[in-house]
Amino acid sequence: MPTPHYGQPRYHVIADALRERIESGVIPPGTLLPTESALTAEFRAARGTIRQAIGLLRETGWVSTEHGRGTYANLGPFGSPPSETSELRRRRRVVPDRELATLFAVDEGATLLEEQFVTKVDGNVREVVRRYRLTPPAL
Amino acid sequence: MPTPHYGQPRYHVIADALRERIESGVIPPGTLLPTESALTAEFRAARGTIRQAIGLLRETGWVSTEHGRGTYANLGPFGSPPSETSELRRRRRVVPDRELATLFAVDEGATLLEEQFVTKVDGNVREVVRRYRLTPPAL
DNA sequence: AGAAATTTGTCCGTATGTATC
DNA sequence: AGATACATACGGACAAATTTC
Repeated sequence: MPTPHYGQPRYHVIADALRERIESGVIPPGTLLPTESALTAEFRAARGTIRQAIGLLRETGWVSTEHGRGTYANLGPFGSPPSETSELRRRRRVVPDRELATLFAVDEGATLLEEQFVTKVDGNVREVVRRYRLTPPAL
Repeated sequence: MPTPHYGQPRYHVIADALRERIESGVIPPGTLLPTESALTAEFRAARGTIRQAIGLLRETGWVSTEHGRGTYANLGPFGSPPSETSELRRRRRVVPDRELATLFAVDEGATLLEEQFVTKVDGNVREVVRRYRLTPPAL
């Protein structure tokens, strides 16, 4: 099989499928997810891909894995055992407001690179950080 | 080559080496890191391992990666570096835009605390960071 | 404008190390 | 000790975004 990833990446799709099973109760909280090899067989995906999907669920608090034991389903994002802080990211090109245009000494028609970091605690947004930089030369 | 990882994992070691270069100025903020293939050659590591190391730096805010372009060195984890590179700051209350209002789950009439950090290098603005929070912990 | 080269993103298959049961 | 499962690492391939010519 080649490597088609037209829409979402494979591991995104797999993560979504697993998340849905947890949400719907097919995989009850506190129970083990299928093993990596089982998921590998079911989704016809490589181990690394399965592990990326599980890693995604772990970062978002849906599961917790224990070394040498397995991966457990949690109650939900930041539901039961896990997480204090999470961090999401987004990047895009934006038109600077007057202040930014002045600081960077560019026209207001120019574009800046904006990165946004969202820090959550127990599922609540604690702070949002927006970083602005000049778009690297040549554009 | 086998896969020894006795002490620290290789991607930890590589990440540390790269972070050291950023901190010491060998790789100045805003400039590109060597390409993945260059790092592959230098560290004699597989590309996946290099990408793991870079991913570590990205999670901790040391670098930012752009598809098809490269990986840029940042100043450090967010606004952290109280470095000699001058840094101004300003504090004020602002009305959240729609996105911020949604993230913080507040009305658009509410006010958020905005802190602005301006980092200059050689007198030129390198980056502007704006942090938004609900309640100031210690104003 | 368009094609080629460069660079990061994703995926595959495999092998070995390490921790737990 | 053996079985199971996660962690790390290798190498190769194709896809997508960007830059360069």
